[in-house]
Amino acid sequence: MSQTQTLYTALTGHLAAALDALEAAGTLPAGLSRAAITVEPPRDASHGDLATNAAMVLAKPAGMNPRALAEALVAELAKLPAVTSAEIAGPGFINLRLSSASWIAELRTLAALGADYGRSDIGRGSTVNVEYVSANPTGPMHMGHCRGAVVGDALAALLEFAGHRVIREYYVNDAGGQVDVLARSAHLRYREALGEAVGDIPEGLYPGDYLIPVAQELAREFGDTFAAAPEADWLVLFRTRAVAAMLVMIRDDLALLGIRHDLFSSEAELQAAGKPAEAEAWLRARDLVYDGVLEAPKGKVLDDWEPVELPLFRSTSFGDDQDRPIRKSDGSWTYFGADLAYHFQKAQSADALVDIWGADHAGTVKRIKAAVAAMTGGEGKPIPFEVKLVQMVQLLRGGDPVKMSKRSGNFVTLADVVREVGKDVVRFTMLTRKPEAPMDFDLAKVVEASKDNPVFYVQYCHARICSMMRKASAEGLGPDDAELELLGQEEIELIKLAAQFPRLAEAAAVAREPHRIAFFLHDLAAAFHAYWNLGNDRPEKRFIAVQNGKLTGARLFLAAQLGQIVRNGLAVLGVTAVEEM
RNA sequence: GCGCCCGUAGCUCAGCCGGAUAGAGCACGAGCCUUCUAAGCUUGGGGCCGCAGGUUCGAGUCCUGCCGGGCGCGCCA
Repeated sequence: MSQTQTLYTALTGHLAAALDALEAAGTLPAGLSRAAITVEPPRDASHGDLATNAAMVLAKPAGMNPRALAEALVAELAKLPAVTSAEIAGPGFINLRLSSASWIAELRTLAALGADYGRSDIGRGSTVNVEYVSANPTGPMHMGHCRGAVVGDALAALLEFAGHRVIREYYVNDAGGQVDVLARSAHLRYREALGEAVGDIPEGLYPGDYLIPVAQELAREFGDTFAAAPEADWLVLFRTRAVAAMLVMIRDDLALLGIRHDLFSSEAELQAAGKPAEAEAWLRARDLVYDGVLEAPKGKVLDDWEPVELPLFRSTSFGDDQDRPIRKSDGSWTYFGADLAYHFQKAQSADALVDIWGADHAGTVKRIKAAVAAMTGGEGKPIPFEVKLVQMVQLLRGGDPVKMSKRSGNFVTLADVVREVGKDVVRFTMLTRKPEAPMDFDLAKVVEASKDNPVFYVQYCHARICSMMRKASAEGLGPDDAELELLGQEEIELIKLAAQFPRLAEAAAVAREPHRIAFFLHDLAAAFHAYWNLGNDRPEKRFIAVQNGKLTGARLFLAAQLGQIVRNGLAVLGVTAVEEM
């Protein structure tokens, strides 16, 4: 255990032990919350390698002077072999400097852990259900779905990396009016396949060509049985077949991005199993659903709006602006009514829920959070549930917007984009911006091979390390950890940056922000490239220094470990670590 | 009218759920390139962190109210 413990984990433990010692000595009152204590590198590296705010955080609840507490803590921390200096600064920070030996030891830890460096158990095996994509099964995936797909998938991997069990789930909206429209659209294509001249696809039906194959299949199987039949005879059959075909397409599209869900949950099956009705009964029994009349919607004039009594969920009791109907006036379930039951079902098999939604659904976050709180908070604390909103992506080419029109079916499909620029470019680029900020995706810029392009920059870092290893190998050289003490200050600085990966991965998982991994990799690549460039003017700083085989071995060992971190980070992001470019 | 998100250097954006003198790239200025891959490198200037209050040892970060932009508002999905 201690041999494979990373430096930050060890120091966090040492700090806790130091605080324990102060408690035992009676210097510090026992039982104070340490939740706000951090150990992290200071922004300004001149302050030291690590800083902790422990004295400032604990001073007030302990009723102590921060500097007096800091002095006591410094006395404890200075005893640690890894700590070469511990100083009090500013309002009560404790700045620590660590020995070169401890950084070199961290490099060995990195090598020992390999692909597991950065992995943690902060999730303690608890299960998180991540629902993402959940695009309507009415056509192929388009770019509007792409960002949420990538963010959700990377988040799922990140949570696994942090020790959670993860269920990757896709909610199939196969019960609403949109799939009836799909069935009618398929029926039209079916008549077309039978030889009928159907002309232009009417307004209100899906115009895309992608329904032609499933319609042809129906024509082969059933002949003209349903050509003139009333809708009631074929609607369910056509809907079922068309939805199934759309899901095959969607899975293929997702596979292009390297995404595979564990579970596809069907809204229709949920309804057939009576889950929404169960939920309604449960909520009615607690007076959380009642029959009431909604006010007319604001800000928009609806000519067909009329007040009518509907079963309403008391979402206002949980912070929503309005109570929300769970069934329509014809008795069928609203999207929300089914979604409520669906989230209750998900909560049965997970310890926490995360939904990744497009920003256009932001208006429904409050009601679903209200519903989850109501349905899972019955016997104590509600299940942790977060909705991550992913903002729009504007598709550009060379700075000009790419025209898209849903109406004509002329949208840019995800498959088109992945085929044009590649999976790795799509995934990495989608993760180089925090998801709640809008993003431009320029088809021309994202494939540029220059340092302005973060995808290229990070992959080039890995490729450059691999290339160097091949070259060294050809000269009979290779990584060697026998004399890592030969590494100088510039190399130690690289280790310091690399050593932040584990705590950064933990923080990213806790915050549910996979993009932090992408930014870290970019920083690491920048540091590596900068170190590499030292060799341009100073040949003695080159990795392969023929005059000193032992030093070369140590530097190659360092480079190999940096490459390992890039691989680990890219693996979380689902991006290939290429070996040459 | 209401809700959510965003507002940080001329531009594109980071900023680790409150920490010390706010960072990176582009663009701009200066100097470098017959290479362990210059697909560049080094270096310099450039900021009332939208505005105004509040919370506290400490605010770009949290709260309130404005301003500006984006996305939404339904018995749709």
